[in-house]
Amino acid sequence: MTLPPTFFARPAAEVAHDLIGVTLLVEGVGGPMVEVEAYDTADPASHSFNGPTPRNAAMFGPPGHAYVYRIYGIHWCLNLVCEPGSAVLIRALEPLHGLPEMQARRGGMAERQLCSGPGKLCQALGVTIAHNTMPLDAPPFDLLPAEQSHDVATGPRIGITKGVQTPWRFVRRGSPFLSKPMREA
DNA sequence: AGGATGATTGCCT
DNA sequence: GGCAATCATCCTC
Repeated sequence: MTLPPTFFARPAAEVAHDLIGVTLLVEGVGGPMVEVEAYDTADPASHSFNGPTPRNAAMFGPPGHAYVYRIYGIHWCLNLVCEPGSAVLIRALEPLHGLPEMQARRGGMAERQLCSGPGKLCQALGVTIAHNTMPLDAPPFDLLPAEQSHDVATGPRIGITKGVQTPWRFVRRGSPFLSKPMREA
């Protein structure tokens, strides 16, 4: 049981909201997502804003595939591609499956800090550029629908300098596994 | 509790 | 040549 490509063939902000609580697994390692952000072509903060390049080509490929890029020369970031030119950045999840493996990859870091950030999450799940453009409905990926509905809070995205006003950060309200607490109005 | 800093790759001006 | 959807560490209050 895994989410079909049709789930992703929608605007990124819509998909992002619905991804909270969905379990993301890579080789069986991962857990329910608690923090994501949406990006699209009309958004100056998005890699796709200036059209396709070799790096962001996956964002213009079919929905339901992975877009992985290197950030600050060091970390990997994992996105799930939605409508052409749009994607959802996975920023944090609750580490539930394959805990020992995640801790080994993260240097024995405490549980709350295993996947509380896009770079940390990729390290814990073993995601690299090798996963770029791979389909999400086939191994090593697996996406399991949320079992309950969750209380979703929205707010401004993190780490960007343009498009700051667009409130496209979605989090599970009150989760202790976020990269940063949500600033509620 | 909060601010500064280095690591280091790919893309754009 | 400069900056970016970051993180861990090392400061100073």
